[in-house]
Amino acid sequence: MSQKKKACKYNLMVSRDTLEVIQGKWRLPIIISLIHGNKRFGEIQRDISDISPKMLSQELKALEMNKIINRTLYDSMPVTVEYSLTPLGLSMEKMLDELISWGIHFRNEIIGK
Amino acid sequence: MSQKKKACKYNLMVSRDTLEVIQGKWRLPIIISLIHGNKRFGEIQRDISDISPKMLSQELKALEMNKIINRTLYDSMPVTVEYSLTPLGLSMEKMLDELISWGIHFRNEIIGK
DNA sequence: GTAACTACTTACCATATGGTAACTACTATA
DNA sequence: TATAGTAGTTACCATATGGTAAGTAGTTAC
Repeated sequence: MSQKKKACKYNLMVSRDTLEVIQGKWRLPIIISLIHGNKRFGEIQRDISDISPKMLSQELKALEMNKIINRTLYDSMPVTVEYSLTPLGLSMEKMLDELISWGIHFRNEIIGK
Repeated sequence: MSQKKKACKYNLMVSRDTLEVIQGKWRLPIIISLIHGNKRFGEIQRDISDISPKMLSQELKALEMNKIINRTLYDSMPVTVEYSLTPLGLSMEKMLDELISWGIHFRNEIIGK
């Protein structure tokens, strides 16, 4: 295989990695919610008004496994859990900004016309 | 709702729009294949070796509907069809570069460790 | 002791996504 | 007339994704 084709396959692989991290109905809402500050389980649930506890729990676990967010348990009464973005999670901002920028462009080109 | 919350909801909406365009198993491979030049149906199928004609046809239609690609019919014998990126499709490059960059970073942080 | 607040978990169901294999339709060439 | 090269389509199936409703578990306040 040529160098060009190898580079192309690599680009495809890593961009698919990125999509796997952010795809699904609730990943972006959760990440964006946490950009605006650390939050507890119930706070995220109230922030994203239509997510069920099952989905929130499931998606938080997935994001934690990918080291996008941290889960911190506080021994307060009652017990509270705080979720926050890791450095890796924070490093998504530029990429997310590009998703937003292109999304605006797309909306102007398609949905507007 | 506060201005901040409104902006946040808008960012979420447009970034989800972007994801809807590029998500799925075959969208990125097709787009990346066409970045390297216009191609016929059979050429794309050979380029992405494991895609079935059904999936290729289905995803090309979806990309065409979103004005990411053009479909041009040539009255040659036998009939050939050429697919190419539209200006809107070409405008994805910067965003795709960010997906790639973050994917490389992610791979170094997670899969490497 | 009962209700309320925290953060989930479990069972079950419906729809979306993607895969396989075979078939269609048109034309040219042997 | 049969085969091959275009570009798809169709029927059927399996898995993935997400939703609903109810239940769990620990602690505190009434």
